[in-house]
Amino acid sequence: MGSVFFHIDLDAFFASVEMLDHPEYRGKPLIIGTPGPRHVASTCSYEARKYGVRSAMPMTTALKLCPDAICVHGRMERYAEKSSEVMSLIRDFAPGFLQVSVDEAFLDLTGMERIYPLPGKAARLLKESIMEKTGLTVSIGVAPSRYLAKLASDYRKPDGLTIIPRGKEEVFIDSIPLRKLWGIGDSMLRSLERRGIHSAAEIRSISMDSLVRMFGQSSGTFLFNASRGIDPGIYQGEAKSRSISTETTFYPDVFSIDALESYILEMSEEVMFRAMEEKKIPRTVGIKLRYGDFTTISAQTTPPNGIYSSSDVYQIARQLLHSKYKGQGVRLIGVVLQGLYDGSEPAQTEFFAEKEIKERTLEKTIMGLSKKGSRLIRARNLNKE
DNA sequence: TCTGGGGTCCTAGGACCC
DNA sequence: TCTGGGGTCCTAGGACCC
Repeated sequence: MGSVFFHIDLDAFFASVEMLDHPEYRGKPLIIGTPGPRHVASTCSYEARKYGVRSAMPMTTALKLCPDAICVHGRMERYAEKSSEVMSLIRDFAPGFLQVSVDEAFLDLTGMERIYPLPGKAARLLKESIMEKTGLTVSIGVAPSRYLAKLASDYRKPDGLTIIPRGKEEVFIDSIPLRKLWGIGDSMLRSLERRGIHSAAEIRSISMDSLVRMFGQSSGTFLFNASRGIDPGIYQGEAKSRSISTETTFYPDVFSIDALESYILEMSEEVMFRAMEEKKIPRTVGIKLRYGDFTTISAQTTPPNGIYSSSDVYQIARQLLHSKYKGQGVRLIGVVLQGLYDGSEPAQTEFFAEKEIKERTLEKTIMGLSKKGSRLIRARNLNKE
């Protein structure tokens, strides 16, 4: 017996939760997102999709396509709550549970023939249980690899069930457009087309050596495997936190370096607070700047003496800002913490360890108290704009 | 169409060490 | 003295995903 994987995908998740909580939205075009320039649609209901509205689409475009759409702000806490309800049902259904985002998870049913002799029947059972206990609809893909299961769950939506039997892997891959393959974005698609490659079958006709020569080691082997439905090994990671970031887009552009500094101060506190909540210490602080013409630059530094407080973060971020900023209008600014390591490890700077721990404990207390205050600072800054 | 916010991984060059 | 090779860390930018 070969392997059997499920990929479970919540349908139009944010929009579906809103419809659950607000029956008056049901059957109507609904967009999760703020109207106005420099905003995008986060999710939309299937009714809105009929008008061509899509995720990540600028709100101005979305509302041109569907002027009567209802727009609501995302309520992340509520979605997280609903997500964990669904995820715990999935986790209890079979072993090999792997959550990959707020609205997606894998199950590994390999070797479960005794309990679920027919994977399709098992998938239907899971769908029914999720609907009954949470009121939400999911689409499930069943396939011999995680990669194919993921593609299969997208094949028929909403409330879909697609099974790819062993031996039909390439038939399935060939039935969907290349752009739908996970890992192939606009850039890769153009690059393939430039070489006259328009289908997975054409990729398969090229040797591994040639693919690696054309696209490099990583992309070459990815294309070789993905075009055959072989898991290219995307979901191996145990999802440990490697970076923590925050960013914000302005409208209109901001020209004042003082204003940018006050944003960076607030953002430094926020990311460091989140790092401490996760008991992580960063090695590197970075900033991101996007100018009015959308050119984006980043800068980062890894200080030799370590980063132990939000004021450390702010000092570095501020220096990076001053070294890069040349007076252009800024559309976006962001602060990122990278190279996170476990705060309980003494790391290489044990010389400072005791002092650091005291500083961090103190800071955690202070920042816990000032979390609400921080929001007020943000509101004040917005009013200034 | 005029492009969010939060992430991960890859590449390529330079520094530095052995 | 005119010049190896491998490993690792750092920086900047880019592709991709939800």
